[in-house]
Amino acid sequence: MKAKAKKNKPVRTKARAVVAAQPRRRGRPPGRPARDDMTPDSRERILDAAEAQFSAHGFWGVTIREVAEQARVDTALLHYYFDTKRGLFDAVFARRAEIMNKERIDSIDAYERSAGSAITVEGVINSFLEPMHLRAAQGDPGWHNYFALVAQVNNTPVWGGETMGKTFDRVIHRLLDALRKALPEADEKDLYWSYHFLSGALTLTLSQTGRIDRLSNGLCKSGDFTAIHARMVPFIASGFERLCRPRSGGRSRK
Amino acid sequence: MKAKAKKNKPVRTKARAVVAAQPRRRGRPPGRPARDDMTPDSRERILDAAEAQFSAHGFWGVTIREVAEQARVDTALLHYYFDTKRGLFDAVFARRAEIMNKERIDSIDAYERSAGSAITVEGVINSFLEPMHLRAAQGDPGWHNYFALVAQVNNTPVWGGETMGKTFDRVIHRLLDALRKALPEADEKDLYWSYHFLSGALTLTLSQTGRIDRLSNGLCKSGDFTAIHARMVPFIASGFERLCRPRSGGRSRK
DNA sequence: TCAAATATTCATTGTCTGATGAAATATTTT
DNA sequence: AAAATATTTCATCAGACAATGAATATTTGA
Repeated sequence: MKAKAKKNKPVRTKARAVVAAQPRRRGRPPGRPARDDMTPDSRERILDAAEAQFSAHGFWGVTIREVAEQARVDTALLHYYFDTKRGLFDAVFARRAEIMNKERIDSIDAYERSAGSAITVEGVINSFLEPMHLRAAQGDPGWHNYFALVAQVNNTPVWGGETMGKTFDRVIHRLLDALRKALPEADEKDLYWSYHFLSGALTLTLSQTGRIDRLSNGLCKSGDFTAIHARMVPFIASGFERLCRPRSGGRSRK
Repeated sequence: MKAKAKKNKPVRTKARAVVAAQPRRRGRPPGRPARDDMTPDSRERILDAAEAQFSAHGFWGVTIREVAEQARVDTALLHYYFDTKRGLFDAVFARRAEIMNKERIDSIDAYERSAGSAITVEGVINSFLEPMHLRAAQGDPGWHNYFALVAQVNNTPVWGGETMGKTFDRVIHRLLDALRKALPEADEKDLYWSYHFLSGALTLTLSQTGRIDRLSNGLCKSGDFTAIHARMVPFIASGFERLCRPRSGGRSRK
């Protein structure tokens, strides 16, 4: 039984450079004072291009040539700065992680201080999610791409779990600490699983596949982060409370 | 500023066939009565191998050579049966979708009939999730791989949303119909967003990255589907109720 | 019994891939 | 102003890639 007629459209057609790139001058370009604190913009352009490509097609779906082309730079320069393709990926992943981790921890700290003993699950969840949603709602395509990238890595078997762990576990443990204060009787297992569900919901939201737009026939927009945040906080908080407050029923059998 | 010393370990080392494959005989092998209802096992072996590889490394992270090798078959045979790499992927994705979709719809139907007007959110969610968790808990590595594959596609931008939609929208709409009966006053937008959160949580759970094992220091096992199901149903049901029952508070501001 | 259909490998194609050493140009340090 | 260092492109490599046409073997069915 042979395969059907060949109408399998490819996953992605690599539409190659239509406009032949103008020949560029060799050697170091003039007027770039490479200070320690001010990295040359080629490097940043490479990171931006890689971020966009990796987030859209994953590690294996991208070639360094495509990244180089989008950054308007020779492929050798990518190797000069980042050594290997993997090195480039790691650099992209780490770049914004620092910033986001700091913002999240600061946000949880601030909430804990302001709430005192009146700490609530919803408040904690809100303080954890807010920095991300603020960045996303601001519309910067860089952050946009970055979140989509994280979402993909989070769902990548084999090496995704390890990468996520190394980068984000510190913040997650901070979140769980805060939640334990709001849910003093919570069982540890329930707490971890609840976080897992939160992580999944967040991840899919940030991955921006346009699935919900299509499913809801345009009623919900995957880019409407205000609408998302307003719904995600109570949805998730309610799940935590149900699962982690033993008095009110808890999980079903077993 | 040059790249650091080259200690970027690769994402995946393609450990190539150490044991030189014994030369295999050309032509149709003896004793295979290719009936219409009983496909030859080479074809199934290819699908199994592709399922395992695609689920672990994604579409671009897999070469047809690797699939062929794992299926103990020449690469030309993959093209014979599935024409292109994309054709192979689509075949893998479609194979189990039929089965799962039927099981899910039957499960929802059965629950609706048995519950009558006493229909609950938790009951509906349970009936929707149960078929998947049963398959997963049964331990068949084929289903295991398949779920991980779906999880990855669900978080894949560009073409993931479309693929998911074409394959699963019918069932999702059946689920939402049932939920509307349990939540008669629900706002449509809230309903769709709630499903989105459910989908994300489910997806990450099925993708089996081992992230939760690591995060919880071994306390939670990503393969323990009984524990997952027992927690996921109340967690998600509670979120739906909180968000889609306007009387009891609903979503926060805005 | 023999031709058609089916299932399989072999051998090869042209293209793309990540990577590298060398050369060119600029800036900084001595 | 020479030497050292930084940034960039060029030219090229060996290996991997998806795909295909032809060869070979078996089963089916007229």
